[in-house]
Amino acid sequence: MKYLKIKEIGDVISGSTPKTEKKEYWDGEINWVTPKELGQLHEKYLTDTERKITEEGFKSCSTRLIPPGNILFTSRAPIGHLAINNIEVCTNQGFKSIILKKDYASEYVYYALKRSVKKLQDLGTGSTFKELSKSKFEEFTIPVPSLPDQLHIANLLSKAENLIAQRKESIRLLDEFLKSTFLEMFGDFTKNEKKWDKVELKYFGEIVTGNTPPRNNAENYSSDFIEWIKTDNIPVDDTYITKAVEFLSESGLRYARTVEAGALLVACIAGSIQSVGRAALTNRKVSFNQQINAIQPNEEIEPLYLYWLFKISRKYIQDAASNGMKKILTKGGFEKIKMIKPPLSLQTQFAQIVEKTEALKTQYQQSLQELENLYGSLSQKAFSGELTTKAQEQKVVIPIKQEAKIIQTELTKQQAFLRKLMLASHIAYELCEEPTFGHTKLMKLLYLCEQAGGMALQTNYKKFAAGPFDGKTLTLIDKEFEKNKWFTIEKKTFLVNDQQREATVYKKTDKSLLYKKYFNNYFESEAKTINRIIELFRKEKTQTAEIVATLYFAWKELKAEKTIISDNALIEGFYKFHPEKKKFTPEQIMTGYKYMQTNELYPQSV
DNA sequence: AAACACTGGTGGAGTGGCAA
DNA sequence: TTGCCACTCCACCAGTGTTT
Repeated sequence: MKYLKIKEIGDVISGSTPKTEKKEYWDGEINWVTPKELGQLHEKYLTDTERKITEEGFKSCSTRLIPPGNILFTSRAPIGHLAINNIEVCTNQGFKSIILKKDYASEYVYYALKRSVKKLQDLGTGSTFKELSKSKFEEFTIPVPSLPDQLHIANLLSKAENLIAQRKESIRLLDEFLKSTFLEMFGDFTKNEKKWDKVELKYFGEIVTGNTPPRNNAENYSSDFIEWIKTDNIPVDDTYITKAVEFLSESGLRYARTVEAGALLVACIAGSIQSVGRAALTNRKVSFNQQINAIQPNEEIEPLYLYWLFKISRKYIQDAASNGMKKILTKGGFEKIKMIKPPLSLQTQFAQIVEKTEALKTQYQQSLQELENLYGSLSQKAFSGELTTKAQEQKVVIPIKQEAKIIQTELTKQQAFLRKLMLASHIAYELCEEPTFGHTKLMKLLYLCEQAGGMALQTNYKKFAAGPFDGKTLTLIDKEFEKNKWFTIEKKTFLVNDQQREATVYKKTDKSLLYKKYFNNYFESEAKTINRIIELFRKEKTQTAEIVATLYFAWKELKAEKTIISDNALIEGFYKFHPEKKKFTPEQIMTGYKYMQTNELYPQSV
């Protein structure tokens, strides 16, 4: 591993801005980028620019074209935004871009610089604005291994980075989920389709406006007796207020207004209308300033419901604000805002969903934290030269794979199929010597394993006569079995009630066990569930598997519709599944139902 | 290339008038 | 006397363009 100066790996170039008052310089064909735009970029690559300049504009100033595949790095306002340009682009004067020599991979340099952003910021000079000079940037050194190792490191880091991005997306989706659950339960409240009571906010609880105890008496602020909340402490995304920066003393508290835990603090005076209506709950007693109105809910209001009500109707709340230089939601106006007030029991139900989702979110955030730590240590290793040999590569790859398991929803189709194939191999390997085992049982068990194991293998189960069935997958699985010689497949025909039926018989080969390694790798955490299901159905008739799988499907549908699970609802769902299902009696279905209950094999709650 | 200047946004807090 | 309201000023900061 060598250490090279930036100027040794490429040419550092600056940019410039064509005169903005000259119209003929703007709206041309040449991409032109500013630091602000790079800051808003949420990925590694720049693929377009907001502003374009003309050929004339380009010639009028000293900006230069950077060919695709190089590094854009901002040297001021602020220092440290970076990207790889996928397009030909020029920049304003806030950049020190690098046009790389051929032995250096842009992706690698990207990650190396990203890791050094803090150091580079510290190299900045100037009083009004920190700015990184060209010479300092050129002299800055980064570790540089051989080109293959550069690519290898960039590849690893980008994998880790993708996992982080996916995890963040999952967290965002949880919020989406809550939003849609709210709308589903309470409807679009501006239309009030569900005809709830719609009452003024003052009937939701006590409305309290905050204040600032006299500043000229230092004693009011002389000790940390109680937190004094400002609008800064009301986060955009979190449910609860953050820790206050300023505190009031006991004497300060005498002049102040307070609320208890469970109150909603709402920003009512703000610099811009966007901030008006921002709200968060308290989980402790606090005081707060006059920019904030609080609602201390009465016994008919669930705080979490109130929080989401505000979150969803932000725009409606903002409309109630006055139109002065500052947008103000006055106490009087605030109290008069009309909001829907559904029965407490429904609010509580919603609050429970919120709590569960939040718990999941906490888990996700922890996993995100772990991924970020992983990225940190990976990047630390990469740039200290520990990742350049094959041996160490494996050490690092393993944790990524384990983490990847958490994010099964993001499997590609091909990955999903591969997993399914391994699962099918395992089931077939275990059961192929049983006389009852064939196509139908394989499919039913695949279905049940996928469901009970909570795997998202993207199988497209449809309602077929014999239960949940995905014919395409089954054909593909058979094909792979034969191609790899993992199993031989024979068709046997026989007569049932004068009807010709076909049965599929799988037979092991000496290559059958080859699947095992993959299976163990993919289903480490689900293996227990899978084997339990296999043993459960080993000696059962295909018919039992069929009934259970169909019931499972119907059960899941009922849950999705939020219908209460009852004997009748299940039987009805079962028959609705397919006309052929009439061949089973309600007694048989109920036996299946009992079987599922005793064996704890049914859709679990969200 | 570096320093400087301008624009515009944002949040915090004080003030005076008014009404209960 | 107290609380409310509308407004104003202040401090600070990010971002950008121009001048030295």
